Amino acid sequence: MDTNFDKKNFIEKFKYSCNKVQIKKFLKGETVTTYIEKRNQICIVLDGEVDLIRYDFNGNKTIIGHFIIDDIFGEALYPTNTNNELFAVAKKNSEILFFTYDSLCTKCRRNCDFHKELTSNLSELFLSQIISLNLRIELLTKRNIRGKIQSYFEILSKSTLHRTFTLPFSYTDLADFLSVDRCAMMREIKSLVDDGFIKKNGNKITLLY
Amino acid sequence: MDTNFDKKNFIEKFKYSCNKVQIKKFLKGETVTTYIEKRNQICIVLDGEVDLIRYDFNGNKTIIGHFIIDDIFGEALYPTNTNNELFAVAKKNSEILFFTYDSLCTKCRRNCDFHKELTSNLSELFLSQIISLNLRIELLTKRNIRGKIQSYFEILSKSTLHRTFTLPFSYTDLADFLSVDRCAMMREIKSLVDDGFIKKNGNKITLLY
DNA sequence: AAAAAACTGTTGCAAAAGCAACATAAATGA
DNA sequence: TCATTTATGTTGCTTTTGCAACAGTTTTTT
Repeated sequence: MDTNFDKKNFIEKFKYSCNKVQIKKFLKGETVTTYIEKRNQICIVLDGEVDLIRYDFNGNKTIIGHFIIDDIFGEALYPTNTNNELFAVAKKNSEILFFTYDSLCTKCRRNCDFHKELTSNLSELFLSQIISLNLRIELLTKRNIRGKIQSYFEILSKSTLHRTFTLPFSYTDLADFLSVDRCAMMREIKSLVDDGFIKKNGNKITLLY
Repeated sequence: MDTNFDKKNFIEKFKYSCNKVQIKKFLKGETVTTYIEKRNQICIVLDGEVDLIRYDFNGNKTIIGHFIIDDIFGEALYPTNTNNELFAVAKKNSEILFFTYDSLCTKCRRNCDFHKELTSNLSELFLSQIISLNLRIELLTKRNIRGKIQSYFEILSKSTLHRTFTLPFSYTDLADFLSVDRCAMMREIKSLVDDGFIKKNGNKITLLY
């Protein structure tokens, strides 16, 4: 995170102080929520991992979002004019906090102190979500697979401060994240190795340039 | 916008009440700001249009963001670990409001009323930015050009409530927005016309299904 | 009003990417 | 522990895409 806001601490406080908030647990594979009703729902991952999955009219499945602890997602953050069916599915056993944006705003206008703090902290959560969305767009706008992979690896290298790092995704999930065919991606990674740009050992990558 | 927050009104108020804020005018083609220093800057478009342009190490230019009136952009919203040079360039004569996220937060803790309101409204601005970023990701994650175009046209149709609509972009800019080669996109649009999916008249499109 | 710049439309060709179909390895769970 | 599922790695083939190179329009600028 760029800011020095204590997200964890805020969520802890939020979790126990607010009656507009629900916390539920989900087993791996269970559907956390769908984006088809219009409930203005916002969700925060307290524990576990959640994938946001799109099924288009052909039945093709794409993972369009992947959320880990402290990430924020939900219908309220999503455009309403798309006609896909979106499902948020627990990728691991997870604990999710739910509230609605509406309830948040009405409360605030009644001058409740806690909600004032919440709103201001919410903007921090939103900001960190914007940054991660911009990161993804940065990668998705690269015109070829090699560009996407290289940019992603460079970002990992910069953020870990090492030329060698472990991928936080499986290769299957990475392909989804970059929105490319997994086989084509593997082929391209192999060619990066062959061309001497990187070294690969399982899910450990070393940049050689 | 999904929420009923009056963005325009808020920005008007903000613009004249706050000494931490700067407003500058730019002529078409001028550089509004760069994303290379780390100033935690946030910008709001009061008037005009701004493109966010990436020059990668090969000198290739990509428009990775396009901002119109009331849109919010700036370094503070962008990941720090990428190593591109980003330039925000006025696409038309523009009026831009600048402030830093830091100044905003410190002010708030000093209990300035205006800044309290600002912070809470800022989350609305952030939210609407998240929604538009998610929209773009929705399009970028489609695996081929046809899918991107069709989804985009469907969204336009839904949001205008008409089967016929005028593109808000030039075709050149649309190709940039979808991050595909312009010629390949034109070819694909032509094939959508030939296959009877759409009708095209200049920058007016009609969905036929 | 003429010149320059930007946008549209088109095509052939080469390169890249997706798809299908595997074999193998690793992880999960009954 | 054994079976089942999930992930990795690979390859041939086909389709899609990007690139280059145009000509013709429209818009902007001088």
